[in-house]
Amino acid sequence: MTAKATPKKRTRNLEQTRKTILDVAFFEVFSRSFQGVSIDDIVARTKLTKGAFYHHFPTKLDLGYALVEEVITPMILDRWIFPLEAFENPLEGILEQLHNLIGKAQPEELRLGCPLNNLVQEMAPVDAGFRTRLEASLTSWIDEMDRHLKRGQKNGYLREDVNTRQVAHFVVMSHEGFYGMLKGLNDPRAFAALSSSLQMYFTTIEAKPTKRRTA
Amino acid sequence: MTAKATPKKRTRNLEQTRKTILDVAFFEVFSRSFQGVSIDDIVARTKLTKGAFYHHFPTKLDLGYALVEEVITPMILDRWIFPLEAFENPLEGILEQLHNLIGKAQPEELRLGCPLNNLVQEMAPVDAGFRTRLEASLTSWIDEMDRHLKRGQKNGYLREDVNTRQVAHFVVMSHEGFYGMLKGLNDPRAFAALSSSLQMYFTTIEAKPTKRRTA
DNA sequence: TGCGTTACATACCATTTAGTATGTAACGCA
DNA sequence: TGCGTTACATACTAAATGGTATGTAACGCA
Repeated sequence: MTAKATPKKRTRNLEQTRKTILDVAFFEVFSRSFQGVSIDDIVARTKLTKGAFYHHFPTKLDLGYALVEEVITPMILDRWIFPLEAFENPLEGILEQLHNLIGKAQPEELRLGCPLNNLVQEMAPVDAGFRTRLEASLTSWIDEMDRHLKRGQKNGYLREDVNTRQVAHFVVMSHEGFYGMLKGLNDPRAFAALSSSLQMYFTTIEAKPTKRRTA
Repeated sequence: MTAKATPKKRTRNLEQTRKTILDVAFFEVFSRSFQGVSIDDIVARTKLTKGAFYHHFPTKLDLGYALVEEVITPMILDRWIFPLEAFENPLEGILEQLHNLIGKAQPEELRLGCPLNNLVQEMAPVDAGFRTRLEASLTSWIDEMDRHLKRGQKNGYLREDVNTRQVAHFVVMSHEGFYGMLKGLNDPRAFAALSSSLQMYFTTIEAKPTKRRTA
């Protein structure tokens, strides 16, 4: 019953509230686009009010920027990059993650597309602030994948003459293309097209005919 | 000076006006998104008025539908499919069109993305009417490309065991992924990544090591 | 424990926007 | 050449939306 045991029981909590707004905003923006969701929508779902919102974010655009930097970019790296560290052969890791994050996903999850790609399509041409932040996000995704590919190249999994940055660029491009297509084309064969095609492509850049898809 | 010589000099012309609206709307929507452009914007650029607009289109959504069906889909087929008919080897034709329509294009043209892809990303999750029409557009793009691939397969340019529909799906996916990436990532190396990667991929599905990229 | 600060609540505003009601003049046909 | 039809113009509305002005009570520190 003492207050000291529950320091989180405060009725006002700056960090927590900000996080709540970002979380709700992420899902709303993810499913209904940035311009398609209103501040009123967000505050309604947070059980907060407009006053709270504008205490945390000076404008709606600033909320969008925070979404890119604090929610989406970490999520991308968390889902697509960090897991690669467990693989000796990054090409194997990429295909494995493809199956984990797309192949095994429910159609409903996929139909909303990729949070990063969605914002790129919608906001990059419209607002310079978004553009720079989205570009940074995409760049770090590609750069980090390139890092892993270079590691694989050094360890003999990729041919020496392969431009790893180009490969990383193409792989990310394929991912985004896939997610983008899913939003318009409800075709369950899409994943097979992506997966098998990327697998074929990888055979042209790997150092030797290793057997892949272990387990 | 006779009126009979110039039957187009009418001050009212149903078809012409409709075409004008569609043309202006296409460019506005292409550069500023569907939800981002208002009816007032469009009528201002057409030198027409709201009355004219609503005489032609019952709602804004109907304008969007017409854009997909009457402007964008024909444009896609015109740019990416019809030119393939001049090629014995469709794989060669696809790479050639890639160079013609992307490689030689000005960066400003590309930065706006692909009109079809833009609408897919923005409107497919939001409106069912858009969804069905955009899906039909994507499907016909893939189907038509598949048709050419099958022709190439029959003529000995693709391996017999290749799933041509899957290839078509992947190629379109790469196109859209490329256009999508361009909107967020102002990287001139993007085209090289797409072009060379697709070229590598094609070597894994072609029937025999033919020399490609003639002239 | 009182008091200044701040994390939020409430009420309101200006603008934008899709859509409508209604008017008018250009057109084609008798 | 008169007249009904229609291709468009003008003027307006209701709702949604980003943002603001201002109030209040929870918090932490003296």
